[in-house]
Amino acid sequence: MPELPEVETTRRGVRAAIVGRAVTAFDLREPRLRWRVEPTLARELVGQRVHDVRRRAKYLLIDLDRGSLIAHLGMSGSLRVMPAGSPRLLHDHYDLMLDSGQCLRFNDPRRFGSLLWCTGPVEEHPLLAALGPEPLEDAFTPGYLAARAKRRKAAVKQYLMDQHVVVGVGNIYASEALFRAGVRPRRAAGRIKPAEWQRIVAAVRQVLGEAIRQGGTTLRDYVNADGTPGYFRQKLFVYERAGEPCRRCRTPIRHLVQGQRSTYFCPECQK
DNA sequence: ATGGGCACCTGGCTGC
DNA sequence: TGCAGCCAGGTGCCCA
Repeated sequence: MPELPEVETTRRGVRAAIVGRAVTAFDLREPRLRWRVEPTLARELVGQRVHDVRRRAKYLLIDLDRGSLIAHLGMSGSLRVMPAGSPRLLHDHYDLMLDSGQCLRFNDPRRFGSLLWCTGPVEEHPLLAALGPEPLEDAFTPGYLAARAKRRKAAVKQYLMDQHVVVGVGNIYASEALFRAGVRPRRAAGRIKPAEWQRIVAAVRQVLGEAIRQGGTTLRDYVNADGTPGYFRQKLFVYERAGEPCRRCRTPIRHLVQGQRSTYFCPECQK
């Protein structure tokens, strides 16, 4: 999916167009997302006003009068703002119609995305309650990561991708952050040194921050709220660059598989 | 608790 | 040209 920078870019892109607007209709063309979306949701949403659009981890939270929509983009999803009635394309699964004449439209070829309706405190929703800290906030520190990693044998790359440890880091940015930190992805999390945790925290913050500034990374499906792709792909050091020369030392980038996900690293720059 | 593997889906590319 | 096989920004769930 869309990792944190893509979700954050989407949040910023949709916010101004939907906050303060009232929902006039909810058109559900395909309820079979990650979890089935009940068609009766339309009746609930119509008439409610949008108060805010927030992000927690890779979830977008759309706060309405009587609850929040929890939207996830899965691997291939995107949310765009466009005039209501724009021609529908394949895999356009729902439209949230607004009193401005615009709509929020969700497209997701693989249907791993989700849309949930939550009344009550959204932070306490079962999907959100146990998530780790936000990587761009103060609770994400080298000390925290080190303490939680004690005796953990999991590879540091998989540890960083564990949303209960820290949120928002997915397959692309895990490889990229470890490259920038100079740490090999297969090292056991429990054996990473304090100085390395320092570099990892700095690298995660830096790579996510830069990616947000570039509007995220588009590999295949992802587009921003206005339909444009993200430009961070050009800044990737290792991801999908197996066999190509390291941009720092010219050593060929290596590929391996961890937990059925591709990992990329430079054997010279990362120890 | 922690770790590994599978499942959910479609589409694009590769190689025979 | 056709088709099988493999791969893809995620993550919940079941099992050891």
